[in-house]
Amino acid sequence: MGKTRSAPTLNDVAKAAGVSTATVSRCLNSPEQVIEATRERVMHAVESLGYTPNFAARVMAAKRSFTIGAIIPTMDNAIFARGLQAFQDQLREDGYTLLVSSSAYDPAAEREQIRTLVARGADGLLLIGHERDADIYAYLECHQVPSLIAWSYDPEAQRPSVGFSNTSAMGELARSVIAAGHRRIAMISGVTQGNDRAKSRVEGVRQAMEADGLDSATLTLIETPYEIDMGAEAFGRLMALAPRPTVVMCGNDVLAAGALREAHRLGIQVPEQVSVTGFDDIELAGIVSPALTTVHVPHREMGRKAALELTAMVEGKSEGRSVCINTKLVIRHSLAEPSYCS
Amino acid sequence: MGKTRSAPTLNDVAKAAGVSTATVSRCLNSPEQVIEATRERVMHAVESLGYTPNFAARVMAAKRSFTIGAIIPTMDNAIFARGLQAFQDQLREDGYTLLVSSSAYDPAAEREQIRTLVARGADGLLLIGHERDADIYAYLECHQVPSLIAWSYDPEAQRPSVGFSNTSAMGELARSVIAAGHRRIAMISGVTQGNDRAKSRVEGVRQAMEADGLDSATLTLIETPYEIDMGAEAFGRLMALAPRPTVVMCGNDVLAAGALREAHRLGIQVPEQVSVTGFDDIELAGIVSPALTTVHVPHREMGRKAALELTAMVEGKSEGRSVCINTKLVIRHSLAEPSYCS
DNA sequence: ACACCATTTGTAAGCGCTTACATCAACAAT
DNA sequence: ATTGTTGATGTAAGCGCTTACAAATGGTGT
Repeated sequence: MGKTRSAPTLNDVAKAAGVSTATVSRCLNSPEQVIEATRERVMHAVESLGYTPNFAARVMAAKRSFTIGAIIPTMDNAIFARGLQAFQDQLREDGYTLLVSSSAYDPAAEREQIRTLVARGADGLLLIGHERDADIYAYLECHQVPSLIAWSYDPEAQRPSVGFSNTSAMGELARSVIAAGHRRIAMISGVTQGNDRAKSRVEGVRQAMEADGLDSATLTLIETPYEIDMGAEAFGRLMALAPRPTVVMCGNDVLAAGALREAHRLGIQVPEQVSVTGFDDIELAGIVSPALTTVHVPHREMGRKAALELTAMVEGKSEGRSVCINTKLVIRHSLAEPSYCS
Repeated sequence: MGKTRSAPTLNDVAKAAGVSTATVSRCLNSPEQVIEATRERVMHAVESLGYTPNFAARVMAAKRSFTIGAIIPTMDNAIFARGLQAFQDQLREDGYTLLVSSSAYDPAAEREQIRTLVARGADGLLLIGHERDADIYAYLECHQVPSLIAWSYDPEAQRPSVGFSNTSAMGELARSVIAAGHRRIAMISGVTQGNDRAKSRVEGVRQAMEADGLDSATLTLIETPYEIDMGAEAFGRLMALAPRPTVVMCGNDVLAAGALREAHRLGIQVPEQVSVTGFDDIELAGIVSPALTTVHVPHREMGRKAALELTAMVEGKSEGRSVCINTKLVIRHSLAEPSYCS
């Protein structure tokens, strides 16, 4: 007491228990190799000293960290929150820890984070979307770190991915929109530069239009970052157009929430005067009024399956299988038949 | 090519550049100590080999990780997102990396995470709220890891904190509510068990009532986890009461959003029939309709200041000062005078 | 020409842990 | 008794890096 003692090490525990460091290490990592009496003595010493293994030393010696890294584009809104939570829950169940960082949709930052995570000894990496420089994949290969792509599914890609087809999910929604009678279609997309998911969603709308005999060139498209304010601003611009689009399809629920807010501010009735759709079906979608017609993405399922697959890869039990998750249309109140009286 | 080469080490770089490992290390950590010609040669080797320092080895040798850990109660909703983002941004500016984990409001999980983060060599820790077992603080002391408390400010506490007074912030809102004429007040609080912030917010309402001559025992209080669905459910129960409260003060915006959703579902007009208030002023508060009257917490400012203070502590430049952040009432549309016709 | 200093670089000792291998004890089979 | 076998434990060599200290180098001032 009074004396500042520094943290106990394996050595201290070994001395306290009267055994070698190897035995203590074994007690902690493969207890079945140590006879009960010894183990008890060691564990007691661990307890009474309040010993916590030094992670860096452990990683260095074992070359395993039981850590998985994930790099998501943003933590700012809820798009990734739920899926990531499920991912983490499943990882924990399998004895892994998750390290998260966000790249702010910046490829250079993502590259930096990947290096950081690898340097920190991540056993595997979860990445969002397929699109990134080839040398990053080479780097991961060189460091022998398995990686899995989520939030996107592409059977053509050589990289394993757990996700859904953004094209067909958005396509399905677009077909409903068209079936409701809409012809003047506008879309507020996320920034497609370096974002294959955003690209695919636009593509989904275009394909649906063509399939129904509409000229996809008539699609009014605005690209903007995935932020509420940006969605509101873009919606305002669309409403200034003449003739106005009868429906505004948004790249995700966040943009749609912004659109709805602006509609409210402008006194434009949704869906009476203009319909609005979202994507993701995050909690927000059910809260705004009118509640959003959107595409439900089973984020928890995706997160869980991604964790399962990635740990399998890390443990050499899988070469990397791709898993396709099914999305589902959620019809709420923000989409209705168009009124061409405007 | 074809041959699987493993990741290059300091040694490889040293050989490639024809210098010792010490010189390479110095190039990376204190370049000014190395003469330009040598440095260039080394850097070139680093580049061409694609070398990334091994973090575990570095931490072990230097006993510094330039990593800050943060344990937040949840990532599930946006309560902590913005503040944490600001925290991270400021840390990055000062050359630190942030490691985040969430405890799901579970003290045992939090304790576990603290140990994990310390074992990983975190140079400092950000914790939410004051309330936790004393031995945790002892553990941190023993490992010489400075910690800072955020989202709460208590000048009495011996621990440094960066935050605001939950009691007076909520008290101010409650005074407005009372000034608007409300007498039948209900509150949907977060779970107060182990959560000093939730406790203080309830306390704030009670104090305001007493100060205005109301009996704080007449406060109808429901405690429930901070989730939208829980807020909705609690609101439903309150509306079944006779007489109905004329205002429902919620522990945060998430609960309030749930309350609003349920009001909508039940066909109860807000604020005509019942007023609702929130806390935090997250983005959600401006999106729901009616927009929430709430308490604005300057999350970004709090995050930034917390980062500044914590790094100062880590670098021995501060003993740990507490910083008080000012909150501000945001009057929107969900609060109005009561109508006692119900 | 010399000692003296500052600057640049090299040498090597750890940091705390895991694990291959060596050792040892106890017991069974011969 | 001897040998072999098995299981528990100890020994010690790293893992890749930083850094105290030593050594070498190249001026200065005298």
